[in-house]
Amino acid sequence: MLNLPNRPYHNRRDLVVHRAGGLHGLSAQPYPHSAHHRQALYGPKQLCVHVGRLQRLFHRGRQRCLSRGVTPRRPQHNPLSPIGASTSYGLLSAFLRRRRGPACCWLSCRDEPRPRRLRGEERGEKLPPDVHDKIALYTIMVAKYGIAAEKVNVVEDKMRIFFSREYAAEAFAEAWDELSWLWRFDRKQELYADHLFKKLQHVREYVEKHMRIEHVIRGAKATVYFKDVAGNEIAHINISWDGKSLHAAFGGARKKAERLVAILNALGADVEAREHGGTWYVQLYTGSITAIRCPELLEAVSALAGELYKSKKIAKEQRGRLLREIEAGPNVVEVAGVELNVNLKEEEIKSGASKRLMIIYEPTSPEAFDAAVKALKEAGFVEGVHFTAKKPEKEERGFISLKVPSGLWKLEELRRQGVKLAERAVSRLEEMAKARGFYDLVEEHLRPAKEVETIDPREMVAEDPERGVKAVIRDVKVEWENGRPRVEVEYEVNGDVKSLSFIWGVDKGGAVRAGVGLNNEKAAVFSTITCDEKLKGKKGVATLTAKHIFALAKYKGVGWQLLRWYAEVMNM
DNA sequence: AAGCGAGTAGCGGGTCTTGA
DNA sequence: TCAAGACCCGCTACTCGCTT
Repeated sequence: MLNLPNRPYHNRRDLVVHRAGGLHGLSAQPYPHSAHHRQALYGPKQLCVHVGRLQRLFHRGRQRCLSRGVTPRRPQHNPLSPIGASTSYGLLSAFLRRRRGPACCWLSCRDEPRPRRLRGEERGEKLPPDVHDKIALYTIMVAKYGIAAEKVNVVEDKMRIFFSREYAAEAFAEAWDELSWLWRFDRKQELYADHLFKKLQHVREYVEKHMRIEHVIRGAKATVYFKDVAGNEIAHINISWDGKSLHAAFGGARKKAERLVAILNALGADVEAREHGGTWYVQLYTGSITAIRCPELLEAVSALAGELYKSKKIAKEQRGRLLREIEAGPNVVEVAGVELNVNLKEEEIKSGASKRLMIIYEPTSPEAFDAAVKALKEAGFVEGVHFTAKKPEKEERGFISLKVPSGLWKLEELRRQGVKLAERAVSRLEEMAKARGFYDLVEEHLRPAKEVETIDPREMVAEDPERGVKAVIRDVKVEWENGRPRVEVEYEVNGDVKSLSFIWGVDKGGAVRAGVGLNNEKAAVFSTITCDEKLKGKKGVATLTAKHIFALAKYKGVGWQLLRWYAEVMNM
């Protein structure tokens, strides 16, 4: 049981939590004070916690404890911690029922773990789903660390959690290191191992399960309704064919438009409500519609496509393209929070057609550009090696493009290291490529990285029966000389252990190459480890090029080093 | 404001040659 | 025996205009 001092209101400190779009804002970075800077750091829809203020608060709390000779101690049992799923649902339902506005909900911290709402229950207006799960998250968060939240206040899109000042300072002073470490770690690994995050997931599921999505087709228009469990309409949107593409639109009161936006965004869209002549509009085009990976909605779209075809509004190919688009989903790969578009470029060249990948993001504002570059760099990508970027300036447009293939290799390398974001990005890319029919291309670019360090070269046998050579590979190693890799191959012939080595370099044209002197024996060894039959039986100097690097990269112990070096020097 | 696809300069991979 | 220059031409990175 927790005894809270009954403090007057002016002693409380509020923690301002801005409307959230993710968990990213909760790192220990200083809180940017200008709204402009804040947007640049977190993006317009991301979560932003008043961290600087929080830190000062903790610091003061810690100082105060120390000056009093009190060691801050871990809070003892708190009836709200760990908060149960039912409690968060209870909280949610209290919030769901409460009116938007300055009315507030009180959380009981004394006698019972259940929240008790004091006001605003019966007014019947609902919060957008993307707001109440964040409230639940923060309630859970403060409860987990034993800090009693006295009041939660939601006004428009700003949420505030009120704490008892001293109590919060003391408790957070102790928990801060762990908390910030945890968040930084989670952000890197995307491991939401902490039960806090699991609960958030539960809350999301709860929201998803309790929203019904239905559609009605009227002529060449489909209306999608979002309903609650009781069947009351929460929001709707009309989808129509504007002659060229699908167009989903809603126009009406601001609150309705905002609620629709909240629902669509919770379903994975990225839309905003805009005002035009007093009416608020929500508009989406084909790409954004199919980006919402919600089966009921996509079903409505494909039903509409069928209807349009029947009434001869669209041709057969158009319907096919539309259905494929629905099937394939968005062409966006998220790498370290940066959404990159993947496009296929086909072109005619002398020797036939060529297909290639373009993975590019074109931010318009310099701030969005900086934030994206920073995120990529933090994830381990090197500018100039794995991605190229140009900052947008005045008239000039900027871009960030993931290099093919070196950027993809880096992604694969991170994936092998078990970095979750890379794992997801690679599988998303493959999934998308399969759905859009260019998997062969993606596979081709990823193959060198996927094959890296998969083969143990030891005990491989190099044979050239024509010239009577038989050698057994003992080891393949890489040594560095002035930043250049020297590959050493140890092999055994008739019981003698011999070795040969060659150094890789870059010529003026920018190509990688290595020269190696051969005799029958060495040629056999080389043609085996590089899988290049042409080298067999060759005498004199053989020039090794990029394809030989890829062959060598398959061997354990040398692969990543060689591939990394190759990617670096290839992109000077 | 961002996405998409087409156009294009020039970089870099491959190969042959030359130099030490 | 190893390293590096020369040169060709396909392909990539970047640009641009139009679309969403």
